[in-house]
Amino acid sequence: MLVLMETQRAARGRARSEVSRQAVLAAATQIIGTDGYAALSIERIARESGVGKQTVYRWWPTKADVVMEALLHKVEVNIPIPDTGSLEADLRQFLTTSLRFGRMSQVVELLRALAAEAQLNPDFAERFRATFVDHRRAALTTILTRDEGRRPAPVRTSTLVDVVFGVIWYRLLILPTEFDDDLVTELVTLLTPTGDQ
Amino acid sequence: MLVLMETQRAARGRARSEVSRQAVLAAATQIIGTDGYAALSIERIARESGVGKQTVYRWWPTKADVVMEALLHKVEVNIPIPDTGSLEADLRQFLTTSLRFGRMSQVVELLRALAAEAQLNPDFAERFRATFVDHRRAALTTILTRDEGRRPAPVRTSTLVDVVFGVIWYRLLILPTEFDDDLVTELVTLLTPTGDQ
DNA sequence: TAAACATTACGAACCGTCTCGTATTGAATT
DNA sequence: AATTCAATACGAGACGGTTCGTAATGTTTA
Repeated sequence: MLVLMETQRAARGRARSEVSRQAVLAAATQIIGTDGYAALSIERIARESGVGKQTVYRWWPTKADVVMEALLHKVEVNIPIPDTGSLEADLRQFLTTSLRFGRMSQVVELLRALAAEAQLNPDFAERFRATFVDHRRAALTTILTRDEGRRPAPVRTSTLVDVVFGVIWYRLLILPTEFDDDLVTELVTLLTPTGDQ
Repeated sequence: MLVLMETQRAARGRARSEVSRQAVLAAATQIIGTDGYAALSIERIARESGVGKQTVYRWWPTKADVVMEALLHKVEVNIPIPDTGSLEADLRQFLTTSLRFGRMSQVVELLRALAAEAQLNPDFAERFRATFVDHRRAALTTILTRDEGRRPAPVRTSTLVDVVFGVIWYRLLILPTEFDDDLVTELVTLLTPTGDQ
């Protein structure tokens, strides 16, 4: 559900319209999908969702928050945390799933949009980190530290996490190249202690 | 110099004002430094540099191109390509210099601005890659392939480049953490063939 | 009856283009 | 050598258009 809290609230007056909420998220996703994030505006979200402009402003601080809420729903569906017993296998599966997610063209646009907005708006950057980035880091950290004793750790776990998400974000935001499946193997090679040491 | 070409041209008419060019770059840098990239507009660059609006539009396609020109000057000064004869030493020096550069607060703001604009404006993204990103990749690739025979390459050189710049950009754009010097050692450890294999 | 709703209007900021008169440059003409 | 001319850059600022975020209005619903 993601939203809500204020369990206390009196709930007097008219309740929030779930229909409007869904309509806003759908409209935003569709606008970005067809015309890109640059074409997204709250005016247009309101127009194309059939919702009042003030309603959007009432529930979301910025248009990027609308996008983030739309994206989070997709994340929750698509990326589980594997636990096969083998570090290599878990890592391979997590990376495969993540890269597949990062290949979905609708998703790429949303991720780019959020990263861009985070550069321009420090308040949103804070929410973005707390809500999205840390969630992803925690998942990978869980995998990497599961049998911690085994890895002699010349490299901090947090740095390994930086490497993985670094490559992913770099290729989403800076380079125009798509992910290929060899990348999974290469990353596992780099992250995994190679036998002897 | 960066500009010029058209060596052929008659050069009739008034010459471009170097004073105005410098004033524009300085004003842009200063606005971003104090109020952030979100506050940057061509109107304001013109106003605060004491330059006509049309003059800015004449020489730069977008405000991001102004920022990129300002940044490139800093890069050329600060990051040489080392050649000590040792892969490890070259790598260590390159990373140290690059991270030091990426710690300069003025620089961080400019890099963030360029990355953000590249997400929003595909035309600029093209110029950004061709002018800045590829330049940096080429430098690191030179180092990594200098004694190519020695590395058996279970991992493509281009992927290693992705890892390095991935971590750097990730920590500039997504995370709020600063670079520490241990990161250099860790990256060298990950990128360098560990003795036996 | 209170709060969310859709609608509409508003001022502020910035965009990109345009025009004005002036300044600077090289080439052509005296 | 002195003058004129054409080309181009310059600062200044007006222009119509767009989007922003907020506010005011009456309507609908729990």
